[in-house]
Amino acid sequence: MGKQPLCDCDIIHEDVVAEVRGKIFEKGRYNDLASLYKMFADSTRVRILHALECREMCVCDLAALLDVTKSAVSHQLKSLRLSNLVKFRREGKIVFYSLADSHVKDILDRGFEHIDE
Amino acid sequence: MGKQPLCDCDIIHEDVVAEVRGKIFEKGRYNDLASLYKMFADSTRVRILHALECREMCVCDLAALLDVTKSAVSHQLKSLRLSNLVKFRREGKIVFYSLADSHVKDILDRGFEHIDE
DNA sequence: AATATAGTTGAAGAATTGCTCAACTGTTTA
DNA sequence: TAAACAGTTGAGCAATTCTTCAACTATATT
Repeated sequence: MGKQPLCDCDIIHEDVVAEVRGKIFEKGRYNDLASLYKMFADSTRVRILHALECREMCVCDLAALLDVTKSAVSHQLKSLRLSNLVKFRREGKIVFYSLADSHVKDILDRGFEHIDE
Repeated sequence: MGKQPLCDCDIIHEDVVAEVRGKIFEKGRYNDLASLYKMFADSTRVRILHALECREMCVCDLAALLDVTKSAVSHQLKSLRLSNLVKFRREGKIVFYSLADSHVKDILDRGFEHIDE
């Protein structure tokens, strides 16, 4: 049994498909892109990111500011950390989080621009 | 029974929280932002969007190009349509989809920029 | 009118995700 | 060294989401 047919329909415009196929990237790149945007696809996470745009903050302050439990904030911060969107530094018992780089702000700004039309 | 306490911990830096509270937006705005990014948070959808960046395409061609069923593509296109990220025109039996505006390309570009570091 | 094709739709199931809870670690302070 | 507090973690649950399947609509062709 060889490769399955590409889809459940005929290609209507072979030339179009061929042209675009030459311009798109490999699948893995889109997975990476989607993974990045997943981080911005939750309102708690974008609220955290936008708050950190103002200044670095600790977990407790973020929790109080956003009216979310410490645990929920910490879980989300872990995701953001694993995606390299935030960084942190410890000072005694307190862990301060901040944005990892300026791309985060750029991405948020583009989004706000779009929803404001 | 009045309002519940804001979170399960004390505010450590009241001044910080007060300062940032004055700068962040209302919750609904972050919901809108997250909803927008949800559209970019799936690899099939970003592949569709990136393909449409090249040129308008019909459902069958998209399905063939991306190796996904027509149905799956159509479902995703519906989401993208409802989010005003794509528009379409019918020509006989065929429905051609294209990007709704240039914001979509801008947002995708920022994303690629970031994952390419 | 009958058939074929492009596309849409809703239900169903699997997978993912976000929060809560309770237990835990690590650091500071009494 | 014991208590207090900031933060982390994993399990469990509810909610959401993505794909498949089958039935459907709409347009064109014969």
